[in-house]
Parts: sequence; C-alpha cells; structure tokens
Amino acid sequence: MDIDTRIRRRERRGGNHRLILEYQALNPVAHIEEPPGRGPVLERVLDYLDPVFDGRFPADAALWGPPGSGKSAVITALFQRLSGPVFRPQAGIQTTTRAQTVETPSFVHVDTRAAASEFQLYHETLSALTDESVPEHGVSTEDLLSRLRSQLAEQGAIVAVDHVGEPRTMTAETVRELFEPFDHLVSLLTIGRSPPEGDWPTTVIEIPAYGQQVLIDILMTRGSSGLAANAFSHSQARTLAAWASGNAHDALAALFGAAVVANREGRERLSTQDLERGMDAVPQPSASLGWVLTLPENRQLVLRELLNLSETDRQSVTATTEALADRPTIDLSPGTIRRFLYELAEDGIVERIQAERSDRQGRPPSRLEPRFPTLVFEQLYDMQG
DNA sequence: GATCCACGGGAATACACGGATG
DNA sequence: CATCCGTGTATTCCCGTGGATC
Repeated sequence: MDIDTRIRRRERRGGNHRLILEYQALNPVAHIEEPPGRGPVLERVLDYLDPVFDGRFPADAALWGPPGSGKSAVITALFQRLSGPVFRPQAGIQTTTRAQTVETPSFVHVDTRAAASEFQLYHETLSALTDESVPEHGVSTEDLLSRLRSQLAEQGAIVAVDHVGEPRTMTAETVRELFEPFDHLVSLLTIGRSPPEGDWPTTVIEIPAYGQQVLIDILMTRGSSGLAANAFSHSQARTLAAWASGNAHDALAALFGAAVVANREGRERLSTQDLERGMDAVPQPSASLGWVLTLPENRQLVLRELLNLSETDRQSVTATTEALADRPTIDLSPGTIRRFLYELAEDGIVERIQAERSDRQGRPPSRLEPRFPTLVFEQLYDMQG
C-alpha cells in the first residue's frame, strides 16, 4: 500500500465517506509500475534487450498474447524504467556497419492505435524521440521520414510498437517495412495478439493469459488502492477473476463499473448486484477501452451520446442517427453520424443486431448494441471533460 | 517582418450502387 | 419492383506549416 492510499484512508474519518478514492487505480488502461505475475515475461524481454547492455543492437522481436494478458503493462513499465534516469549502460552502441561509437539508444513505446497511418507512425516515433514538438499539419510524410532519419542517425532507438495487427492498425510486417529505412539504427519490438507469420522477427516471446490467482491479486491490489477499505472483498475478486477467465482488462473494467454503480447508489462497499451490473457492462467479448479512448474525438462523442439514448431511439441505425443528430452536443451532419455508426459496427465497437420484424417492407433494420465497457467509458469520458 | 497562399494529411461529407425483403 | 438498409469511395472541408511575396 502506498502513502497516498494510507493518507486517503485517514481522510475518510473526517466524514469524507468516499467509496472511490482513486479512479486511475481501477482504470484498465492505466498501467502500474510493477505489474505482478509477469516476472518470467519480463525476464525474456530483458534477454532480448541484453545486447543493449553490451553496447549492441538486438535483432527485432515480437511479443504476443491474448487481450488483457499484460502485454502493454509489461512494456510500459519496462520502457519507462529504461528510458528513465536510472538506466545508464556502460558502453556506447556499435553499429554493425560502422565501427564508430554512437550514443546509447532511446527506448520508445508507440501505439499504432493512435498512429494508424505511415504519417502518424513517423510522427509518434519522432515526437517520442525529441523534446521539441513535431508538426502534425502542413508537412509531408517524406519530410517526417527525413527528420526521423537524421534524428536516429544521432541516437538509435529500441522502438516498441504496440497493438499491431488489430482491426484498424497496421500489421507487424507493415511496421517493419516502414522502419526499413532506419536499418541498423532501430530495433523493433512489435506487440500484438497473434504470433508473427513467416521467419521474421528472430525473437518471439509469448505471453500467456493470467492465471486465476494472479488475477485475483491484481484485482485486490488495484481495489485496495482505488477503493475505500473493505469495500471490495476477496471473494468478490474471486468471482470477477473466474468470470474474466484470465483477461485483466475485462476484470478491471467490471470492477470499475461495479464501483461506479455502487458510488451512484451511495453505498460504501460493493454489493453483489453492483458486481453483477459491473460485469454486465463489459460485453463478452469486449472491444478494449484503450482502443475506444484513442478514437477521434467526434467518434467518442457519438459513442458517449449513444449510451444516453432510449431503447426506442436505438431500434434502427436510421432512428439512432436521427436521435443523435438532434443532440445539441453533436455538431455533425446526419450522413456523417450514420457513417460513423456503420464504421464503429464494422470495427466491432458496436454491434448491429438485425431485427426479424416484418411490419415494413425493405431490408430489415438493425439495432445497435455497445460492445465496449460502457460504465468505464462513460466515467472516464465525463472525467476528462 | 508582416501577410499571403499553396500544400499535405486527416476528418467530414456526399453520393452512388449493391443487397434484402414484402 | 418499390423500398429501405449497408458499404465503398470520391469529394470537400479544415487546419497548421512553411515558403513566397510584399
């Protein structure tokens, strides 16, 4: 337990009966410094990085495993540490082509969910590597490429590219091609849900789903720093862990949702019903929150307003479009809203469920159901204002 | 040095056509 | 075949940048 948590506990005595002490502790997307139960994976990633400690670049690698298995958690924690002030390797890096010593490499972590195009990938990488801001407009991809090249010539980098091969992100193979121009200046670590195809990269690290006990630990740890004392029991953690079958994202999302419900009802601890409603708000399977929260602003707005619509307003895509177009917060043409809804359905963030009604003629309409953790999204969206 | 303007990329919008059904 | 739903794609809009021009 950290100091902040201890202090918040004491504060409660002063009549401040808050159930939720720290939303970020429950946030499935917010990663903590020491992800538990992933020691062996950490070791293997460090094995892959080992040449860095001898002043050489490692060959490219891939890390893969199912959703909610802590891939991002491990890499976030590790790369944050390695790019921090603590890490200072003894020797400089030798490039394979030149015997000249260059600086030690930077460690950067880029998310292809936020960087789905060539332009954006270069942009994200470059801004992660430099202090000064990189223009997002008015500059060509070519331009960014050459800026990146000269930056990397000064200092090489180990680049972890997260979430490759998802519905809207580029494949590991594409990422490799885009980094081809920086050969010998960059080592790639791609992170995705499926194993790489073919004989690239050299090193492949598999990360299995969490076991039951570890998942319970994770929930208890997060719960104890995020919630008031005794608000969340061990047996409740066991229930959630069993339900989530190894997916920490879903388990935490359900806990977060349960806490939001209990908090709205003014309870000081989670009830069985809160837990149920928390789980109900996380569809199985669920689109990951990290994805939903990196969608462009207006798409998130459409999703947020979608959650406010009545059953009747969601009976068909047309009805939903009209209802959303009427919302004062949404300043988009009906055609665009409709476009968004179909695209979100295509990506599996919402699901179209076809009605089998027969009252009107024409193709039967379909109603839209969210396929992402609704309560968590609502809360996080409203908090960021 | 202030102003103008073309450019590049992404987001929004429009539109056309294909599919399903009574 | 009339009518509504679904999707691919072309076009327009927007917004900074950075070079040209005054």
